[in-house]
Amino acid sequence: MTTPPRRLHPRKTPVQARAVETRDRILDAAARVFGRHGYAAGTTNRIAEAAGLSVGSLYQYFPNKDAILVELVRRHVREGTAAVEAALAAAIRDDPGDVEALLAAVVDAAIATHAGDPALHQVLFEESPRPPELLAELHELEAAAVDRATALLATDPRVQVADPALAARLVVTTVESLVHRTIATRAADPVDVPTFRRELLTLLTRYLGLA
Amino acid sequence: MTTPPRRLHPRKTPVQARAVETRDRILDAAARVFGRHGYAAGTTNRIAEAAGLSVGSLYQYFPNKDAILVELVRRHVREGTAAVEAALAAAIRDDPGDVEALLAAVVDAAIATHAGDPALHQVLFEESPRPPELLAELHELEAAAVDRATALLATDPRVQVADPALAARLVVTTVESLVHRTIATRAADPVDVPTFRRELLTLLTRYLGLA
Amino acid sequence: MTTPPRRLHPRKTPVQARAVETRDRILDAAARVFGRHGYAAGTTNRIAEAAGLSVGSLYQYFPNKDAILVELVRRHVREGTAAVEAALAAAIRDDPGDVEALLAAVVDAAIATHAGDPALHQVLFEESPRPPELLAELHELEAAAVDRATALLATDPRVQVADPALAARLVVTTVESLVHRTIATRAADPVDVPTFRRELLTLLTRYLGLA
Amino acid sequence: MTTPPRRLHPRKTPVQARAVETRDRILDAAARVFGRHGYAAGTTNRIAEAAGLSVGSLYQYFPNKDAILVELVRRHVREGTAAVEAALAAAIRDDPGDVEALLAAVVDAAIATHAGDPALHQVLFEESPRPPELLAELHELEAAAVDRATALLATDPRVQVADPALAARLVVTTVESLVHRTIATRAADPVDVPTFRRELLTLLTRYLGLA
DNA sequence: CATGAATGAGGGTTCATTCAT
DNA sequence: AATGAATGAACCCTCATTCAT
Repeated sequence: MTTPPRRLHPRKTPVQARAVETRDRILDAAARVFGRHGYAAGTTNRIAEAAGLSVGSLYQYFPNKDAILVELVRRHVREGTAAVEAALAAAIRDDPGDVEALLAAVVDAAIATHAGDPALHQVLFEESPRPPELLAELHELEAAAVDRATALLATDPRVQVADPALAARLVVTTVESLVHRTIATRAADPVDVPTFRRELLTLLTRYLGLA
Repeated sequence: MTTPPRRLHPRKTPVQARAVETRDRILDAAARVFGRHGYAAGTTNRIAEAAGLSVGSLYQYFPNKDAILVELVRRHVREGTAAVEAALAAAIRDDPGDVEALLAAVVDAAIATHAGDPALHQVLFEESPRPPELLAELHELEAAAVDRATALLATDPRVQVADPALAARLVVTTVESLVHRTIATRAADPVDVPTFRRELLTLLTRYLGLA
Repeated sequence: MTTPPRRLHPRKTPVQARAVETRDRILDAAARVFGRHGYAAGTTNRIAEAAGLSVGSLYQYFPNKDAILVELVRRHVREGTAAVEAALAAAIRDDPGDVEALLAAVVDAAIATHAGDPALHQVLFEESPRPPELLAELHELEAAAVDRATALLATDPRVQVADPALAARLVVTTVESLVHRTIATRAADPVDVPTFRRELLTLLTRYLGLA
Repeated sequence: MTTPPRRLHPRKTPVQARAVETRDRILDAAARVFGRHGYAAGTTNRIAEAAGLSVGSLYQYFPNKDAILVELVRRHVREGTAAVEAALAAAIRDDPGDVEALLAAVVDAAIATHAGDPALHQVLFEESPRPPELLAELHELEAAAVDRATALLATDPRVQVADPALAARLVVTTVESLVHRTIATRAADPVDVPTFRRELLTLLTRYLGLA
């Protein structure tokens, strides 16, 4: 067993139910505080207060401020991935060959994930410092998503693209980017979400030669 | 007690040539410093030093740190817009009816703008705090771009979309988002730019019913 | 408002064997931790962990961190004194009138005491705060040592000093200081211990008119 | 010109008279604060206050707390060395061959140096963390002192020691240790300084075979 | 008695901003 | 105008100590 690279990992692997709960309370508080104040102004004292703890306690669960952020990102991504996977599984169960339905499921899951707390999303994925370690993780996750998409596109013979892996990559990136941009970024003149959803699906299906 | 109204406008509208020059020197320095160190670590002292003057002098040109950032964003956007406009003008001069060529011109201009200083771009548009005032400006600019695109799409009868304004919006957003994402964000496994360019154009033309 | 009288005495006079054992375990742990990390970085939590118990338990045996240090110093000094006394007793048994042999015995005991854990010694007698109470104790012990030395020097008619008590004091101080300095302090160019020992004895015997 | 190893060096090499003065004010304040409160409790805020500055200013002259200490040690040692050198020079001018006089001069200078601020001395040379860099410097200075002493001892044919270099080392160490111990350490039953001085010289001269 | 989570005062340090020169 | 020393609020984090379980 090797020592974890320290520094960005939770200080204690919570085994007791109480500890797990406290950790989550801290993360929830951090989500609120970061969402409201941004990363820089989201001070550890504020987070502790929001969590109903003292700073000292907070630092018993996380070695430093960045570690909280990293864990928040991880949790967020884990939940997002799970949501997409679940939606995908359901769609495949309904009709395995219907790529349009799969796309719709993925887009809906992505929208749902972003809609939860747009401000937090913004902080987590744009404003905050992302240590290389975390970036690597995120890139790996994205690569996995692209692989998954490549495989799924291959199941529908109607899909007409020169390079399926490249197309998959563009699809994943487009969904992520546009949904993020549209939902997370507070626009002055926000689009109607259902309209945006429909148009994004149109874009994707036309790109893939499905329409 | 209300927060004092933050001044984000340059302290002096420079009329003398030397003042303009100094202002630009500060902005250039800020671009370098922010690009290299990020927003938080890009201290005003460092910027002043990089600009070859004292902090005191810097504060004679900008009321606070954020104002420098805002001005930098404005300058960047202005230059980007100009580049796109120029590219567009050239393409129209070549063949006014060729929407594919227009799209290509716009995409190329966008890529060029982002490629200039990816790190700075990242800082400017992701990491840094953007005051509402600036956000409003950016949204306005984007709205103008969408209007422009709507008009251009209307010139080509082949374009087949249900709602031209909506399609224009998606096109603008897609180009911006994907180019930013692909060029500015340092990915682990970066795509080849020409390949990306070609595929993005494929996506756009298919979406618009041009292919 | 006066400072509350710090308690430096152990919280419980241990009567039960197990308690004594625990106390010693704590002191051993503290010796290791202080020796390795220094006083400031030798936290009570670290000591407790090294002793294999909880901080809470540690505080049942010692009222505060300083009390641990004080007890450690006491123990150390007690052991050192005992070692010197034993060496002295043995030397006297061999040849009661041989002051050179007595000096050698004392020097050897001093060296042995310091050599045990130089780092700890350093922490105990240099780096750490010594409350006045403890200082008084140490001074008393030193006074006793000087008295003892005075008596011993009187047994040898060859000893030629103007003021025996003063000479005794200088001898005690010299042995302590030089041995500490030479052994405990990690010098860049450390002397060979046997060589140092021989030279120190030369210094002492010449000073006392024995050589 | 290589970049200095940072971290322990003064932040700005003071060129302006005002800056030099401020630096010295900080060092004087630090001497007072460390002498009174010890190293750990000698906070940078307290030092700044004692110097009549803000913490921020203090940090414009020293990169961190340790650097202040290091500079204080350097200053102290520099002054001590200078005092010894001056005393030595005067004694040599008087009578170059009189080793007793040289020893007396050195001992007097050492006593004077320590007597200045015993508490500070204690903090500087015992309680405080000494970074390796500083230790190396101190060791080098000591080596130089030993060399100097070796040379001086060689000038008097009456000096009878087996190994002059070793004897020189012991002489230097003894003077330093005993003077430090006797003057800097607040003893319960302090020796009379002139008496101590006389006896220390007796010890040294007898050791060297001069008496 | 033991535990270890919780506390929170306090420490070192940074940096946007001001203002005397 | 320009300078850069000075400011001080605010930040992140530690650790001796307590107390509910």
